[in-house]
Amino acid sequence: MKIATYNVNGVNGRLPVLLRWLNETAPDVVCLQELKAPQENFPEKAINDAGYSAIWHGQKSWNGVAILSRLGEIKEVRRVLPGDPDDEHSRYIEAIINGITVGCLYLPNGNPAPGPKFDYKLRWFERLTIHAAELLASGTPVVLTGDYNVMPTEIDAYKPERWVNDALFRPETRAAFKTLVAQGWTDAIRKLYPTEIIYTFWDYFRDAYGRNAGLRIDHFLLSPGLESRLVAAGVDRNVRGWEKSSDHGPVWIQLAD
DNA sequence: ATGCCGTGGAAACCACGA
Repeated sequence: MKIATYNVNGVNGRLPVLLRWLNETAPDVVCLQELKAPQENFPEKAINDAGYSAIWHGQKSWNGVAILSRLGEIKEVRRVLPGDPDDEHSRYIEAIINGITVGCLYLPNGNPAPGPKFDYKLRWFERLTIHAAELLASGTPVVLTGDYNVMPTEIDAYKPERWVNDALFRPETRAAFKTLVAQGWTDAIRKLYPTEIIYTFWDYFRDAYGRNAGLRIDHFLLSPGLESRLVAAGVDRNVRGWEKSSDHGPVWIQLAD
């Protein structure tokens, strides 16, 4: 079972790239972030025609998350991260597919930091950590994936010294990620590639992709029951070089059946 | 070492992203 995550930065503007990538790499399950489309403007037909069913939680202009599957039924569990009824951002959706709980998340950017946006990021992180603990306690296999907007360690940024005061790399942010993982989650990329330079995002400016000036901010966290089933993982970094690409590349894992 | 580019939506600029 191949599961992928892809921050598309606009699902309609990105549709040709998304469809080409689906066709070429054929993931079984796909988590999308930054749809940047209201609920009624999701390109459901094009995605169905590509062989995928979909659930999504849209929002006008910003955010928005979706889960795609070509394995049949997507049993939606929730489309809101618990813990704050006043949070109106579409940043989380969760479903059960083939017995695996898939949480698709778009963690807030948090810049500028410090400030209210950074506070919101840390609060969102706390809510995610509480919910993640409940998922672990349930004992079911869980994949928590998406754009975490965190470089977990120094090797996850091309020039970490430039990011120390940024919301994606500040000590509070890295500590929050560390606390989450310490519950018992496995960072899939780092389990298979503990020390390699692997990026999932390249800025649009200054030929960042051409210079490989990237960041690793899109992650897969696996519950203990799934860790032993992890057989492969990677980044489809070539997609970042396509015309009209997102600034993120797709990331994927392969789980043994 | 700075949204320099890109997207969406509204209004011919602005908010937002990382």
